[in-house]
Amino acid sequence: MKYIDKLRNSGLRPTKQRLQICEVLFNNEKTFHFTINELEQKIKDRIDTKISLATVYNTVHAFEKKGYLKQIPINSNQTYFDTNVTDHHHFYDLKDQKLIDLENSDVGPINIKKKISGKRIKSVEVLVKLED
Amino acid sequence: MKYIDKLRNSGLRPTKQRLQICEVLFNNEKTFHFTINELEQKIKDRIDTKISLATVYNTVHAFEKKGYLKQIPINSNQTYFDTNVTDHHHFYDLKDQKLIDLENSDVGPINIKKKISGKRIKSVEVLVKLED
DNA sequence: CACTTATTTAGAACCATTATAAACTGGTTG
DNA sequence: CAACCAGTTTATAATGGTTCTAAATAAGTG
Ligand SMILES: [Mn+2]
Ligand SMILES: [Mn+2]
Ligand SMILES: [Zn+2]
Ligand SMILES: [Zn+2]
Repeated sequence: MKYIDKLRNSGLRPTKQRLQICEVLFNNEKTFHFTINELEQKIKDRIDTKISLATVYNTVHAFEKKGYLKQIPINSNQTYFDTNVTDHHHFYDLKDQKLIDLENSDVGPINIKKKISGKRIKSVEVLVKLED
Repeated sequence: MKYIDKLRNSGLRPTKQRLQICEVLFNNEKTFHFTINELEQKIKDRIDTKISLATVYNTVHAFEKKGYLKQIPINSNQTYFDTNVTDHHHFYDLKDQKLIDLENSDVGPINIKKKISGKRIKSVEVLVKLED
Protein backbone atom coordinates (compact mmCIF):
# COMPACT_ATOMS: atom_id res chain seq x y z
CA MET A 1 0.00 0.00 0.00
CA LYS A 2 1.10 3.51 -0.73
CA TYR A 3 0.35 5.05 2.67
CA ILE A 4 1.95 2.45 4.87
CA ASP A 5 5.29 4.23 4.86
CA LYS A 6 3.79 7.52 5.94
CA LEU A 7 1.93 5.82 8.75
CA ARG A 8 4.85 3.69 9.92
CA ASN A 9 7.16 6.67 9.75
CA SER A 10 4.73 8.59 11.94
CA GLY A 11 4.77 5.79 14.50
CA LEU A 12 1.32 4.55 13.54
CA ARG A 13 0.21 1.09 12.48
CA PRO A 14 -1.60 0.95 9.16
CA THR A 15 -5.11 0.26 10.36
CA LYS A 16 -8.28 0.41 8.29
CA GLN A 17 -9.31 3.75 9.73
CA ARG A 18 -5.91 5.34 9.25
CA LEU A 19 -5.67 4.14 5.66
CA GLN A 20 -9.05 5.67 4.97
CA ILE A 21 -7.93 8.97 6.45
CA CYS A 22 -4.84 8.78 4.22
CA GLU A 23 -7.05 8.15 1.24
CA VAL A 24 -8.95 11.38 1.88
CA LEU A 25 -5.87 13.40 2.76
CA PHE A 26 -3.36 12.27 0.16
CA ASN A 27 -5.16 10.66 -2.77
CA ASN A 28 -6.00 13.90 -4.54
CA GLU A 29 -5.03 15.80 -7.65
CA LYS A 30 -4.59 19.00 -5.69
CA THR A 31 -3.57 19.80 -2.17
CA PHE A 32 -6.12 21.44 0.09
CA HIS A 33 -6.73 23.26 3.37
CA PHE A 34 -9.01 21.90 6.03
CA THR A 35 -10.24 22.04 9.59
CA ILE A 36 -10.81 18.83 11.54
CA ASN A 37 -14.56 19.21 11.11
CA GLU A 38 -14.25 19.65 7.37
CA LEU A 39 -12.02 16.59 7.21
CA GLU A 40 -14.53 14.55 9.17
CA GLN A 41 -17.20 15.60 6.67
CA LYS A 42 -14.97 14.69 3.72
CA ILE A 43 -14.38 11.27 5.22
CA LYS A 44 -18.11 10.66 5.61
CA ASP A 45 -18.69 11.74 2.00
CA ARG A 46 -15.85 9.82 0.40
CA ILE A 47 -15.73 6.66 2.44
CA ASP A 48 -19.03 5.33 3.70
CA THR A 49 -17.76 5.06 7.23
CA LYS A 50 -17.74 7.06 10.38
CA ILE A 51 -14.35 7.37 12.00
CA SER A 52 -14.33 8.63 15.54
CA LEU A 53 -13.19 12.18 16.09
CA ALA A 54 -10.43 11.05 18.44
CA THR A 55 -8.88 8.91 15.72
CA VAL A 56 -9.02 11.78 13.25
CA TYR A 57 -7.34 14.15 15.70
CA ASN A 58 -4.69 11.61 16.62
CA THR A 59 -3.81 10.78 13.04
CA VAL A 60 -3.72 14.39 11.89
CA HIS A 61 -1.50 15.37 14.81
CA ALA A 62 0.89 12.48 14.19
CA PHE A 63 1.19 13.50 10.52
CA GLU A 64 1.69 17.12 11.45
CA LYS A 65 4.46 16.22 13.85
CA LYS A 66 6.28 14.33 11.08
CA GLY A 67 5.74 17.07 8.51
CA TYR A 68 3.20 15.23 6.35
CA LEU A 69 0.71 17.99 7.17
CA LYS A 70 1.21 21.63 8.11
CA GLN A 71 -0.72 23.84 10.47
CA ILE A 72 -1.53 27.27 9.09
CA PRO A 73 -1.17 30.15 11.54
CA ILE A 74 -4.39 32.11 11.36
CA ASN A 75 -6.81 33.65 13.81
CA SER A 76 -9.78 31.39 13.82
CA ASN A 77 -11.65 29.43 16.43
CA GLN A 78 -10.64 26.27 14.54
CA THR A 79 -7.19 25.05 13.56
CA TYR A 80 -6.46 24.97 9.84
CA PHE A 81 -4.26 22.33 8.26
CA ASP A 82 -2.67 22.06 4.83
CA THR A 83 -1.80 18.99 2.78
CA ASN A 84 0.64 21.18 0.84
CA VAL A 85 3.79 20.81 2.92
CA THR A 86 6.11 22.71 0.58
CA ASP A 87 7.29 26.16 1.66
CA HIS A 88 4.54 28.50 0.62
CA HIS A 89 2.26 31.29 1.81
CA HIS A 90 -1.42 32.18 1.98
CA PHE A 91 -4.09 34.63 1.11
CA TYR A 92 -6.88 34.63 3.65
CA ASP A 93 -10.20 35.87 2.34
CA LEU A 94 -11.76 37.52 5.36
CA LYS A 95 -15.30 37.46 3.99
CA ASP A 96 -15.44 33.88 2.76
CA GLN A 97 -13.00 32.62 5.41
CA LYS A 98 -11.13 30.75 2.71
CA LEU A 99 -7.43 30.15 2.28
CA ILE A 100 -5.69 30.41 -1.10
CA ASP A 101 -2.14 29.25 -1.77
CA LEU A 102 0.54 31.75 -2.62
CA GLU A 103 3.54 30.04 -4.11
CA ASN A 104 6.98 31.15 -3.09
CA SER A 105 7.39 32.64 -6.55
CA ASP A 106 4.28 34.78 -5.99
CA VAL A 107 6.06 36.46 -3.09
CA GLY A 108 9.46 38.06 -3.47
CA PRO A 109 12.34 36.48 -1.57
CA ILE A 110 12.09 37.30 2.11
CA ASN A 111 15.26 38.24 3.87
CA ILE A 112 15.00 38.37 7.66
CA LYS A 113 17.76 40.72 8.79
CA LYS A 114 17.27 40.54 12.54
CA LYS A 115 18.94 37.67 14.41
CA ILE A 116 18.03 36.25 17.78
CA SER A 117 21.07 34.70 19.39
CA GLY A 118 20.76 31.02 20.18
CA LYS A 119 17.73 30.64 17.92
CA ARG A 120 17.37 29.31 14.40
CA ILE A 121 14.69 30.18 11.90
CA LYS A 122 12.42 27.19 11.42
CA SER A 123 9.93 28.72 9.00
CA VAL A 124 8.87 31.99 7.43
CA GLU A 125 5.19 32.28 6.64
CA VAL A 126 3.35 35.15 5.03
CA LEU A 127 -0.36 35.71 5.54
CA VAL A 128 -2.03 38.18 3.21
CA LYS A 129 -5.50 39.19 4.35
CA LEU A 130 -7.99 40.05 1.61
CA GLU A 131 -11.06 42.23 1.77
CA ASP A 132 -13.54 43.27 -0.91
CA MET B 1 -8.28 62.63 29.97
CA LYS B 2 -5.99 61.14 27.35
CA TYR B 3 -7.95 57.99 26.62
CA ILE B 4 -11.39 59.48 26.24
CA ASP B 5 -10.98 59.96 22.51
CA LYS B 6 -9.97 56.37 21.92
CA LEU B 7 -12.94 55.14 23.91
CA ARG B 8 -15.49 57.51 22.37
CA ASN B 9 -14.15 56.74 18.91
CA SER B 10 -14.63 53.04 19.63
CA GLY B 11 -18.24 53.67 20.61
CA LEU B 12 -17.54 53.25 24.31
CA ARG B 13 -18.28 55.63 27.17
CA PRO B 14 -15.27 56.44 29.33
CA THR B 15 -16.10 54.52 32.47
CA LYS B 16 -13.81 53.86 35.40
CA GLN B 17 -13.13 50.28 34.32
CA ARG B 18 -12.42 51.16 30.70
CA LEU B 19 -10.06 53.96 31.69
CA GLN B 20 -8.17 51.53 33.88
CA ILE B 21 -7.88 49.07 31.00
CA CYS B 22 -6.56 51.94 28.84
CA GLU B 23 -4.03 52.77 31.51
CA VAL B 24 -2.64 49.25 31.35
CA LEU B 25 -2.80 48.99 27.56
CA PHE B 26 -1.57 52.39 26.45
CA ASN B 27 0.35 54.08 29.25
CA ASN B 28 3.65 52.34 28.58
CA GLU B 29 7.11 53.12 27.30
CA LYS B 30 7.02 50.14 24.98
CA THR B 31 4.30 48.31 23.13
CA PHE B 32 3.64 44.70 24.09
CA HIS B 33 1.91 41.46 23.15
CA PHE B 34 -0.71 39.86 25.35
CA THR B 35 -3.44 37.31 25.77
CA ILE B 36 -6.66 38.21 27.56
CA ASN B 37 -5.54 36.25 30.62
CA GLU B 38 -2.21 38.03 30.72
CA LEU B 39 -3.99 41.37 30.42
CA GLU B 40 -6.31 40.47 33.28
CA GLN B 41 -3.26 39.65 35.40
CA LYS B 42 -1.56 42.92 34.45
CA ILE B 43 -4.69 44.83 35.47
CA LYS B 44 -4.76 43.12 38.85
CA ASP B 45 -1.07 43.93 39.37
CA ARG B 46 -1.09 47.52 38.18
CA ILE B 47 -4.46 48.75 39.37
CA ASP B 48 -5.70 47.33 42.63
CA THR B 49 -9.02 46.31 41.13
CA LYS B 50 -10.66 43.32 39.61
CA ILE B 51 -12.41 44.03 36.34
CA SER B 52 -14.73 41.33 35.11
CA LEU B 53 -13.55 39.21 32.24
CA ALA B 54 -16.56 40.20 30.12
CA THR B 55 -15.59 43.86 30.35
CA VAL B 56 -12.00 43.11 29.39
CA TYR B 57 -13.10 41.08 26.37
CA ASN B 58 -15.60 43.71 25.28
CA THR B 59 -13.14 46.57 25.54
CA VAL B 60 -10.32 44.73 23.78
CA HIS B 61 -12.60 43.72 20.94
CA ALA B 62 -13.94 47.24 20.51
CA PHE B 63 -10.39 48.58 20.31
CA GLU B 64 -9.36 45.86 17.89
CA LYS B 65 -12.28 46.71 15.63
CA LYS B 66 -11.18 50.33 15.51
CA GLY B 67 -7.53 49.49 14.99
CA TYR B 68 -6.26 50.56 18.41
CA LEU B 69 -5.16 46.98 18.95
CA LYS B 70 -4.16 44.23 16.53
CA GLN B 71 -4.72 40.52 16.64
CA ILE B 72 -1.67 38.45 15.78
CA PRO B 73 -2.30 35.41 13.58
CA ILE B 74 -0.68 32.51 15.34
CA ASN B 75 -1.62 28.95 16.20
CA SER B 76 -2.30 28.94 19.89
CA ASN B 77 -5.20 28.01 22.09
CA GLN B 78 -5.35 31.66 23.12
CA THR B 79 -5.71 34.78 21.01
CA TYR B 80 -2.72 37.11 21.01
CA PHE B 81 -3.09 40.87 20.77
CA ASP B 82 -0.58 43.61 20.10
CA THR B 83 -0.56 47.22 21.27
CA ASN B 84 1.84 47.97 18.40
CA VAL B 85 -0.58 48.78 15.59
CA THR B 86 2.02 49.86 13.05
CA ASP B 87 2.72 47.56 10.10
CA HIS B 88 5.20 45.04 11.41
CA HIS B 89 5.98 41.36 11.71
CA HIS B 90 6.84 38.76 14.33
CA PHE B 91 9.24 36.16 15.47
CA TYR B 92 7.52 33.41 17.41
CA ASP B 93 9.76 31.52 19.79
CA LEU B 94 8.28 28.04 19.80
CA LYS B 95 9.95 26.97 23.03
CA ASP B 96 9.17 30.00 25.19
CA GLN B 97 5.92 30.76 23.34
CA LYS B 98 6.96 34.40 23.15
CA LEU B 99 6.46 36.92 20.39
CA ILE B 100 9.19 39.36 19.33
CA ASP B 101 8.62 42.32 17.04
CA LEU B 102 10.22 42.40 13.62
CA GLU B 103 10.17 45.90 12.22
CA ASN B 104 9.34 46.38 8.58
CA SER B 105 12.98 47.33 8.05
CA ASP B 106 14.06 43.95 9.48
CA VAL B 107 12.22 42.24 6.64
CA GLY B 108 12.87 43.03 3.01
CA PRO B 109 10.02 44.66 1.07
CA ILE B 110 7.36 42.10 0.26
CA ASN B 111 5.88 42.19 -3.19
CA ILE B 112 2.80 40.04 -3.65
CA LYS B 113 2.62 39.26 -7.34
CA LYS B 114 -0.56 37.24 -7.45
CA LYS B 115 -3.86 39.11 -7.68
CA ILE B 116 -7.32 37.91 -6.73
CA SER B 117 -9.93 39.72 -8.78
CA GLY B 118 -12.43 41.69 -6.74
CA LYS B 119 -10.27 41.53 -3.62
CA ARG B 120 -7.92 44.07 -2.10
CA ILE B 121 -4.96 43.36 0.13
CA LYS B 122 -5.74 44.50 3.64
CA SER B 123 -2.55 43.42 5.34
CA VAL B 124 0.61 41.41 4.83
CA GLU B 125 1.97 39.72 7.92
CA VAL B 126 5.08 37.60 8.28
CA LEU B 127 5.48 35.06 11.05
CA VAL B 128 8.97 33.67 11.58
CA LYS B 129 9.06 30.63 13.81
CA LEU B 130 12.17 30.15 15.91
CA GLU B 131 13.64 26.98 17.36
CA ASP B 132 16.78 26.33 19.37
C1' DC C 1 -35.49 63.42 41.73
C1' DA C 2 -37.58 60.39 38.12
C1' DC C 3 -36.58 58.20 34.06
C1' DT C 4 -33.95 56.03 30.50
C1' DT C 5 -30.12 53.78 28.59
C1' DA C 6 -25.50 51.98 28.96
C1' DT C 7 -22.42 49.24 31.57
C1' DT C 8 -20.71 45.84 34.72
C1' DT C 9 -20.75 41.52 36.59
C1' DA C 10 -21.09 36.56 37.92
C1' DG C 11 -22.25 32.83 36.12
C1' DA C 12 -23.96 29.86 32.38
C1' DA C 13 -23.52 28.31 27.75
C1' DC C 14 -20.78 27.14 23.82
C1' DC C 15 -17.63 24.48 21.34
C1' DA C 16 -13.01 23.03 19.64
C1' DT C 17 -9.80 20.21 21.52
C1' DT C 18 -7.88 16.81 24.69
C1' DA C 19 -8.14 13.06 28.02
C1' DT C 20 -10.08 8.68 29.61
C1' DA C 21 -11.11 4.15 29.97
C1' DA C 22 -13.54 0.28 28.23
C1' DA C 23 -14.12 -2.68 24.14
C1' DC C 24 -11.88 -4.39 20.12
C1' DT C 25 -8.10 -5.99 16.88
C1' DG C 26 -4.64 -8.75 15.17
C1' DG C 27 -0.49 -10.74 15.87
C1' DT C 28 2.41 -13.99 18.99
C1' DT C 29 3.24 -17.78 21.88
C1' DG C 30 2.75 -21.98 24.56
C1' DC D 1 -6.41 -23.53 19.42
C1' DA D 2 -6.47 -20.67 23.54
C1' DA D 3 -4.37 -17.31 26.34
C1' DC D 4 -2.01 -13.29 26.04
C1' DC D 5 -0.69 -8.64 24.88
C1' DA D 6 0.26 -4.16 23.00
C1' DG D 7 -1.79 -1.02 20.16
C1' DT D 8 -6.11 0.98 18.49
C1' DT D 9 -10.77 2.65 18.25
C1' DT D 10 -14.56 4.54 20.23
C1' DA D 11 -18.05 6.97 23.00
C1' DT D 12 -18.03 9.93 26.30
C1' DA D 13 -16.31 13.14 29.73
C1' DA D 14 -13.33 16.86 30.96
C1' DT D 15 -10.96 21.15 29.85
C1' DG D 16 -10.61 25.82 28.94
C1' DG D 17 -10.88 29.98 26.08
C1' DT D 18 -14.46 32.72 24.51
C1' DT D 19 -19.19 34.41 24.17
C1' DC D 20 -23.80 35.03 26.00
C1' DT D 21 -27.24 36.31 29.47
C1' DA D 22 -29.82 38.62 32.60
C1' DA D 23 -29.89 40.97 36.85
C1' DA D 24 -27.70 44.75 39.45
C1' DT D 25 -25.43 49.10 39.07
C1' DA D 26 -23.95 53.50 37.14
C1' DA D 27 -24.36 57.43 34.30
C1' DG D 28 -26.76 60.90 31.57
C1' DT D 29 -30.99 63.94 30.96
C1' DG D 30 -34.64 66.91 32.00
MN1 LIG E 1 -3.09 20.59 17.65
MN1 LIG F 1 -12.18 37.84 19.08
ZN1 LIG G 1 -1.53 26.11 1.55
ZN1 LIG H 1 4.13 43.09 17.60
